[in-house]
Amino acid sequence: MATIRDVARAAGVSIATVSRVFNDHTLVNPETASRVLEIATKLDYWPNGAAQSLTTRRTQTLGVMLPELFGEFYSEVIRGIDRQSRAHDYQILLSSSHSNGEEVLIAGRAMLGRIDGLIMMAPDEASIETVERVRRRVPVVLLNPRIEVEGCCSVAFENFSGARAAVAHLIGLGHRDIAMITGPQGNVDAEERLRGFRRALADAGLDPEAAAIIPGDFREAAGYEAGVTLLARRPWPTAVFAANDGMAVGLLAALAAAGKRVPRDIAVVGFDDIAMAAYLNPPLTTVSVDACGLGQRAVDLMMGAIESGPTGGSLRQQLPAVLVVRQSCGSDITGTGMLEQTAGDGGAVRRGRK
Amino acid sequence: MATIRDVARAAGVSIATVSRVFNDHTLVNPETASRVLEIATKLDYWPNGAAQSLTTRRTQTLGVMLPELFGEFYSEVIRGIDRQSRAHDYQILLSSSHSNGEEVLIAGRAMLGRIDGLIMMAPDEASIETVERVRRRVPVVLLNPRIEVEGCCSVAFENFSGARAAVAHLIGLGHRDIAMITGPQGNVDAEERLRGFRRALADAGLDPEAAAIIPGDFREAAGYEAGVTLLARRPWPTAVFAANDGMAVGLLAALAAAGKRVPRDIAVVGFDDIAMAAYLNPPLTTVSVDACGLGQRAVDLMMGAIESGPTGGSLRQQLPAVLVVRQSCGSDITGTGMLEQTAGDGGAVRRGRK
DNA sequence: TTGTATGCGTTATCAT
DNA sequence: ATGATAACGCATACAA
Repeated sequence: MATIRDVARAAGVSIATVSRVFNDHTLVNPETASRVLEIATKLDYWPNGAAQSLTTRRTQTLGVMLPELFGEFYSEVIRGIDRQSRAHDYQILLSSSHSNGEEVLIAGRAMLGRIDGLIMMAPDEASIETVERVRRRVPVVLLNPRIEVEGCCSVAFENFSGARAAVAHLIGLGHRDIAMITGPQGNVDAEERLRGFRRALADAGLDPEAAAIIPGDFREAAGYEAGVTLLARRPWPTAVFAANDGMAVGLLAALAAAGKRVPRDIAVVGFDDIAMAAYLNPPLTTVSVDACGLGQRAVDLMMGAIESGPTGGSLRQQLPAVLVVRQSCGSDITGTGMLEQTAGDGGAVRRGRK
Repeated sequence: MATIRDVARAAGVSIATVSRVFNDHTLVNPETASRVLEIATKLDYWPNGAAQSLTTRRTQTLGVMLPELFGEFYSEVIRGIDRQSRAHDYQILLSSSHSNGEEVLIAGRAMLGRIDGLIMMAPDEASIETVERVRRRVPVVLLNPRIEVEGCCSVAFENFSGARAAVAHLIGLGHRDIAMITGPQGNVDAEERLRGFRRALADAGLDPEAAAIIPGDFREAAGYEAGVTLLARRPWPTAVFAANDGMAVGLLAALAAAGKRVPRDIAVVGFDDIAMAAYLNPPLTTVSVDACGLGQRAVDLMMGAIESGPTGGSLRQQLPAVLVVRQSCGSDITGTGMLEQTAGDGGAVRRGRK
């Protein structure tokens, strides 16, 4: 491949001039510049990225580490990062699906010297060491971190309050026996949503410990299975809060398969508000978070951190999680007979109205 | 940051020895090695990636260029690439959402010198120039290419036959008036699926030109709108083939909103078989493609190409697209009265059985 | 406006 | 087994 030297020789100039042409640094004689450009095109020359970053100590690349990469949520986060990165002339080095701290460490090391910053999603305890290590060299922005890291910016969704609002909505509708399908063990978002669920119950004077908690993993199948499990119980809950939309879809399927109608027989709320949520049958009431926006915001914070150097502060941003009411929860069930109906159906004790 | 020189000095050895320790090249004296490693750890040293790739001419990185990045399909492709890349100790440099050839060119240039190979999805005419340019330096693997490029491996889904099978299924069920919602203009997959649709019609002696073709863009909203459009016509079709599952979901929603039952009133088929397809209401009959597998296969081809150098041949692989029959198409409508029912409902001329 | 020379951090060749 | 040193391809301070 042609190097800067080849171009310089062919154009009869020094490599410094060629370099200047490609970085339009100092004013180069227009004639010289056009001749160099012409030769460069003919030789199919373009500056070698690795060499550039070695001298400039800039890679124009952002590292991105994700815990997982399935479903629309993560995909949207990447989309946001990708879009905003390009806007700032940065590329992204992606690495995902790390099951443990060891893998994260390896991935982090491989990125050293190749990135100007690292955007890391939902780091767990095992990843903190890697974060600290990387942080000594380049800025790190955390996405939905379990624990904040000194000197790192972070941006997170209001998982807790979003979940709380969703469940409060259910309670406001008259529901008292509400179950939840949780996300994967160890996932911060999942835990925060569970916490919001419990808080909403407690807020209403209900016993969080008495509520049915079905473990899930954010995938459709888990929601389906949870539905089957829930339906096997007596009495079954009048409403279910799924920790994400994917599981809500699975749950909806299980309910439909069992002949249950939503929201008439059982109300369902999800979380994430994926593109399909509004088009489900019934349209899913869920908590909307702007995954794409999260990625964009992370890049913005990163740009700031890169600009300000290692002295940059550590901003903590919170992105809203707002309840979007559609049709999967129906309206006030008090007095509609749903409570009795369900209880009677399950052969259990009739529950009170209030 | 500590460099190889710092470690060498602190350990009282030459930089060559430190390098050997980190590349366990030649046998280094165990004692020396452990001392070097100890010092390196203390100094938090790790080889600089940019410098490494400058000397070795290897970046251990694969470039990935995608036309879009929304929905589960692209996300799954990336997942497959990511997973398989890691298995081969490669990282991925991602770039997506290129609206035109100019952007592709810029993205391609930015990758020069930073990648050992490029995996490019669905390149259009405007991208071919970039492909050719990149190809002179590193191997290129094309995903679902519109036109094959000399010297490039490629792997594609059998879009055409998959679509053909889906529509043939509908025809086998007795449907004669089948509409299609297409993908975005210029998208190869979309065009191939449309071609398969038409072929299936022709195969059955039906007139492809007479079928309703509603333009779409792969997003849910387009499917919904298409549904509204279709329902406004008289007579409306007895079946609809959506070019992807996302639009099928939108269509299903429009149908439900209009009080139409699927498959009783109208049959629906999708394409992609996303994770949610089986959990929709009704479970969606669709054409299954292994997006994740596509990514993995691409990486495998890439590894082969990198091994064999520029002399490597250009393998062309086809991945199956198989029809998965679920419940959105129902069973044979001949004799069930659906044909007459529909025609009568629309106030149109009664169509014949055959 | 242009050229010379140095260094970026590493691997690899050739000695020792 | 280890060391000295030359690339790798480029940007840039300094000189002209």
